[in-house]
Amino acid sequence: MKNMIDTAPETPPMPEPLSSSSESSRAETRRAQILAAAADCFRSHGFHGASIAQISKAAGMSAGHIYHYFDNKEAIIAAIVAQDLERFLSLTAGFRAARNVQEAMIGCVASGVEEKLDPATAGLKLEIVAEAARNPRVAEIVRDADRACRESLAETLRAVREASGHHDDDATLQALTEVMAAMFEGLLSRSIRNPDLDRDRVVRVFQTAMRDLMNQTP
Amino acid sequence: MKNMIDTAPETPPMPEPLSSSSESSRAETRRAQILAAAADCFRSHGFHGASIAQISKAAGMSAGHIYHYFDNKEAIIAAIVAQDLERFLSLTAGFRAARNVQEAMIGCVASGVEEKLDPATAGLKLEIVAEAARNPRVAEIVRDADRACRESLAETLRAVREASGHHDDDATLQALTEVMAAMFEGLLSRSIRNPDLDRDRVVRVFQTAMRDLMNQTP
DNA sequence: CATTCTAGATTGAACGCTCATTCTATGTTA
DNA sequence: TAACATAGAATGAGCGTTCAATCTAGAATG
Repeated sequence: MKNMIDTAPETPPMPEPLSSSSESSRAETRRAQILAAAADCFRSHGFHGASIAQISKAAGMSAGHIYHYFDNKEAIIAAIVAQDLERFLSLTAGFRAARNVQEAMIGCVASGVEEKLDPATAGLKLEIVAEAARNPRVAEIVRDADRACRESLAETLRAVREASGHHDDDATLQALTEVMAAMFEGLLSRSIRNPDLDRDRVVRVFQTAMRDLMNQTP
Repeated sequence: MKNMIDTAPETPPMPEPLSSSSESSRAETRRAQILAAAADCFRSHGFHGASIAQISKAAGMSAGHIYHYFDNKEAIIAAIVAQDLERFLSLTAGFRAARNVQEAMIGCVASGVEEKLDPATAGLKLEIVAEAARNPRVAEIVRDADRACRESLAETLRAVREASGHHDDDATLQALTEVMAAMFEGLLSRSIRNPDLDRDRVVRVFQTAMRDLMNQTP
């Protein structure tokens, strides 16, 4: 098929941080360059639509050189997914460590909603979950990370619920977790389907809904 | 270079009913075959991962013959998206016509949740929105249909809200609509990330959350 | 200090394959 | 016969991947 979607030019090679790498080795830097470039290409062309040639150009190196750092294209996908979900993991872990848990969560709704509604973020995350829907290896990575996130979030919710006198069993807590996750993940889709939505009002409705959700009596 | 401005309307040139064919014409049947086969292939391999050869094999015809019914691969994508979202449109329209609106909606939560959690459905719908995130033509179709759905759902919600004494402005109603949409669309992602979730409990939490959402005071 | 040595970094061409799409030729039907 | 349905080979581009050849820079050796 012809290239019908006129995309922004791939970012030119940026050969900045080669010398003076006292910290990370050159290999790590290169690897990170590839991952960043690949994330960009996957975002704008999809996993299968992005070619190694595109990625290598965006990363400022030859196509063949990519294979010094990754076994194949799928390994790049897996690394991006792992990286992305690790970030999410540490985020939720920090959440759980907050003192005033419920209000800390409510306070984070605004930034959380904004993040999910960012079209660039949304595009990549949707791409990842769409790939997980059909690629078993990606699915495994995604599910492992999601399990850890859910466990952390469920424990956080238990603290919130017990502070207001509710003592739930695990299954109920997990269902609460699922619905809360669905609400936020749904925003990824909303940002694509309706890019003009009123973010501030959505945040307010979201905050009320979150409060209701955490205080609902089963 | 890439002067593919080709904004051809996606509707086929409406092939005239060939003389006495009271049934659906052979062309329409063939077209439907292609669409069904393509939906299957897209679901399992993604838009870019599915080849015309695969699709034609699944549809029981030669690869070249596909091009008698569709200009190119992207036109197939667009037709599937249009078909899929038209179905959703008529569904919400029926919703709005219900008599006892709020309880009708709550009653439909169970089947709605089940539908979104079906992995095959979820895979295709995620594929569609992921493609919309990067393909402007698909995005336009998706957004047009979504707008109509939102308007219908917002009016339905207005009826619910006014029945319980709330008189909201359009912006508030639209925010409610957005959050409700996000909740359901988020299930698509959840069904991939956690295929083992407890559907029954999720339905119950969902129903309570929906009720709270519709009764929340801004 | 100058030199060889060496191992990793890097390239770019080449390979075999599959892709979307086109074209031509042959049924099929009315 | 005229018009459409269909197949299947042909085309040229682009794909992921491999690989032999070069470059580079520091360590080892003299």
